[in-house]
Amino acid sequence: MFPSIKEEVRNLLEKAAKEPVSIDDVAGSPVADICSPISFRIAKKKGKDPVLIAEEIAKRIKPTGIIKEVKAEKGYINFFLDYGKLLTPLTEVVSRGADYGRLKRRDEKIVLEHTSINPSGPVHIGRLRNSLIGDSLARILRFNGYEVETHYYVNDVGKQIAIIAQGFKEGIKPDESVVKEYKEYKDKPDFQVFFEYVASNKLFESDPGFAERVQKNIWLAENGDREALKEITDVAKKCLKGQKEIFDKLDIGFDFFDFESEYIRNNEVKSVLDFLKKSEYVRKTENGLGLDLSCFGLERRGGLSMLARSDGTSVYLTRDIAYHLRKIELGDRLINVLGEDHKFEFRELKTILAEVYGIKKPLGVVHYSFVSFEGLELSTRKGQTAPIDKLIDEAVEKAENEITKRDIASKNVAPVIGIGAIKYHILKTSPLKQILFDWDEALSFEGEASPYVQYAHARCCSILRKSKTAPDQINLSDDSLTKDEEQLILKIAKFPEIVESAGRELKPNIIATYLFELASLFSRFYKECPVLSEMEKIRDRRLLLVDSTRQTLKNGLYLLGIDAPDRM
RNA sequence: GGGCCCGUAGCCUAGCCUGGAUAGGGCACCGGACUUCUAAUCCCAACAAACAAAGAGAAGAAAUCCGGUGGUCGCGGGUUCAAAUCCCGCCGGGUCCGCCA
Repeated sequence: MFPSIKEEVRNLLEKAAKEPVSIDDVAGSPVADICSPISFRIAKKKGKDPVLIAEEIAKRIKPTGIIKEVKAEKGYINFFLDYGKLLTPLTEVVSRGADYGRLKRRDEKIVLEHTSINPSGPVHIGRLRNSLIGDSLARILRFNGYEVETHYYVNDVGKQIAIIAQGFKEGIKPDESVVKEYKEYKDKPDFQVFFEYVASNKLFESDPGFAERVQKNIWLAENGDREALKEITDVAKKCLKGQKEIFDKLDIGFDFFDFESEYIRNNEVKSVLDFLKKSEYVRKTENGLGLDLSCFGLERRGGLSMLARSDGTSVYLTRDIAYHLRKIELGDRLINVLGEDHKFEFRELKTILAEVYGIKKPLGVVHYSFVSFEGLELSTRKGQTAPIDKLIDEAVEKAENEITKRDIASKNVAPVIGIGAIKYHILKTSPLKQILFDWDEALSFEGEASPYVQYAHARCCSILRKSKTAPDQINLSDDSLTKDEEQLILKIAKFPEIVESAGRELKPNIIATYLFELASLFSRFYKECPVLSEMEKIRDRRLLLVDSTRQTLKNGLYLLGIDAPDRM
């Protein structure tokens, strides 16, 4: 295992400075391998010159182990590494294989909810960001040693679904123009539900009689009419079936699908209402029942966070409380992936659970900003959507074209490349940043994109394929290590730290950025450092470097949910 | 109107939580890199042929590499030895403040 370079430096510093030094006082540097600005802080405390303090500290540190040299420069303490000592740990990158970068098991179980798309139509590109972040986080957190369980909440009793169910029941014809626009997907169940939704919703808005029948059905469903409930939830199940096809294609899996209707069937929604009715925050108005959370800084326009309509049927928030009470029993920590439009509701939910229920378990959230489209206003209700189905089809087709043009890879890697490009494009941006979705950019295979990273991996594989040396006969030598080799070694050694910080900050883009940098360093190495034509000692060392790069790239891509083909 | 998020070259983005050396990448643009092939031109030569060199085009190595151009870190103030980073005020974009989910 690689020694934690930062930790080693921290120890040396602490001993020499006779002051507590945190791991964050150790950083990268433009002029050295590692540096620390710790002398500035000490200088301030003691009223001395930082330059002198740095020199004093540097003088007191005797380089040992992986540290080759320590120098004070302009008040910084600079460390230089003995890269030869980092070669042996590289063999463990290869021997740990798919586990390189995986951290020690922690005794904590995380219940991660993500995606949870309304079952009223196909998955559109905006929502894709939720699934990709969620799936990647599940992988990253598992790699961080947590036990992770992923949950998909299916909102199968909402008003939207009730509208669609009523539409099907009354035989409302789907909207012709919408069907025509998405005709290549007309046999997918999620699209069929979507077509029906557009038509029924029109009716819902224009025909009060229809709207009344919908609301009556919701009431019946919620008050024990199993048949009415089934009619509604069946529509949701149908839609979910189509959505699942897409998640299979994307290799995004869920441990559990939780149906909102369950909480009505088993009366948990009722118990939530009964419990909250007794709380000191409850208020009743002519509109229904709600909580007054203004003392927590949460005030809606009407003043209350509504729990039930005037006819007694529950609203989303109430069912969400029931759902979260259940999830809290399943793990030690909850994390939800939610769009930034849900920030307010999430705060309400969190406040109610913490303040009214007195729940202590951490309830975390990852918010992400919207993906918008130039000149395109999306509205499922009006029949305008940007289904991922289309995006995937186009990406795969583009990958096929590139393959044909270059004639160097087999066509069956096209889905891996096309889907990888989409995933990487969305994951490389930090979650809170808005994305203006640009079709060309998303499908770009050059520069900071997954095909570049995948290609570096394929190049590693290609060199290893041509090599005849068995990995266990490797002869290591640190003779004439080049700068390119050194940088590559250092980057590979940092992978576990990267995994840790991506897990701590819940940011997959940290992995994405790292992978591009690693691939970029490898590409330079590939150009500058011939491997197979070298003398035995250097060749073996470089083979090891290639093999550990390959493994690190593969593991990193895995954390983003992207496959690494051996050839392309 | 109030809350939260975002603002970094023409475009996209990392860094911000935890202040530290010259703000790190990508796209686009300009230039450079090895090999092979192609045909016309210029120079040298009395002429011809051969060879060499320079330039042009195409293909491959190469889904590559190197260099360059491009920055008021939205604006203004403050804190600090030091601010993209922290604090305050403004501007622009997003989002929320529904008996919708």
